[in-house]
Amino acid sequence: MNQIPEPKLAYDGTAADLIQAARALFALHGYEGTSVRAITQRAGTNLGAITYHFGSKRALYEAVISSALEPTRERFAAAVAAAGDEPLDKAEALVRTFFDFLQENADLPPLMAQQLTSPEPIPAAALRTISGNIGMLASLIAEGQASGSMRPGDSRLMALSIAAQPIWLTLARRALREGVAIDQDDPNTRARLVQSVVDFVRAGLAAYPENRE
Amino acid sequence: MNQIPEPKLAYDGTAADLIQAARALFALHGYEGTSVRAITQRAGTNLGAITYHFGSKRALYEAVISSALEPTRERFAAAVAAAGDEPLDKAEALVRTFFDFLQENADLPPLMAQQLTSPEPIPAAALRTISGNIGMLASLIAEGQASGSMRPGDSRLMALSIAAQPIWLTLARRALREGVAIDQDDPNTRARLVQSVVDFVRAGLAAYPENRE
DNA sequence: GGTGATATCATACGAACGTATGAAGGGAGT
DNA sequence: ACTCCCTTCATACGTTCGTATGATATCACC
Repeated sequence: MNQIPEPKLAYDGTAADLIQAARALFALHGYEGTSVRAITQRAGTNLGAITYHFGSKRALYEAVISSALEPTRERFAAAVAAAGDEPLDKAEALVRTFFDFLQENADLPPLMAQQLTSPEPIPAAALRTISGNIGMLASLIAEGQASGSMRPGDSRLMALSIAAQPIWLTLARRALREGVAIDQDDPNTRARLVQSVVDFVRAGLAAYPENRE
Repeated sequence: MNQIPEPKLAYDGTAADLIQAARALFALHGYEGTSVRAITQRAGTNLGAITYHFGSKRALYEAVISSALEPTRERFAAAVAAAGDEPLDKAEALVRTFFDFLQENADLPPLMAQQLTSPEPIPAAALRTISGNIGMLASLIAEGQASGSMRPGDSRLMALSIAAQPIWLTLARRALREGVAIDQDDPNTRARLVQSVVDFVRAGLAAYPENRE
């Protein structure tokens, strides 16, 4: 019998060029602020290409959002697997990996923020990815609580406290540089910021203080 | 001698109506997604009103951003003053007040996120407000470190870890409801979320574990 | 009561928008 | 060689955009 067709998340040729160009422009100028003319021009193709390959500008947008979020899944899973057995170490690995991923995909925080901001429905594929990631972090915390290394509390809510930090601090990058003189473009500063978040998260999760006197 | 004129942050009459209408619409649909026709119609005035009172749509936007952020200053200061002497309690008061303020001004996180997302310069008045608030939280942490109740670490970076949580969790409100089934519109759920962040922040700051066994 | 400043109004203008349409390319299979 | 089918292209259409313009309204003040 027929399956409801999943929207594809991998593209090639002109469609991939469109996704890439659109992703950069949407992140910079938002959905309404980006014209199909700007996208097709940046993708080096014709004005009609979006209509042909995706049907409409909005369908292209949804493909951008879903495909941008999707790679986080395996990236996070790999990070957790590579870390040791101690849940606190896994959490730290997750935080560092999240920071790294957002560094490599600097357009992701703007895209997410815009999507969260707009009244348009969140694409189902994106919702599934978010939910999966939060769930992974939450079950990792539950594991730590079971083993006694993490303090009690609602593991899902604790996961949100953690996830908020890399996203928001990356999103606010420019404001932090201009307003608080914290420049994440400087690798040294950035390393200190990431370390500070890691320390905060470990302290926020741990059942007993680590390395404190 | 002449001062460089500060842009005014309080408005009345038609100008105030325009600010209010624009703020709601910008938060919902973004800058580009909001037309001057929609704003003037919602404000119950004429198409030409924005040009007359602010000169341009963008000037109105900057007035919206600056005036929306400004009230946080005294609100936070009052919250800290009302809390006890213990810095950890002041930090908790700040977190709760931030959540409350964002609840009352639900359009603020979208506005901030859109501004951070866009390549347009951040209005100087907004930058000053942000910087002042982070500075207040940071010096509160430094105070706690000096008195021994908070763990060591860069107080400014720790302040950012804290500030990120209310903002992002409020911004992601819809995604949390649809994707993780955490509905902040339910007062009970919301209280548990706020309490969880408070616990996380206290644990993240404290030099010694509080109420843990 | 007329005069000038301030504010509001209806309307016009050119530019940019998303999408539709149909013609032109370009290989694979016969 | 010819026919499909997929893709790319140039162009046109109707709409909406931000701003400019000039007329009208309101009201304090001499």
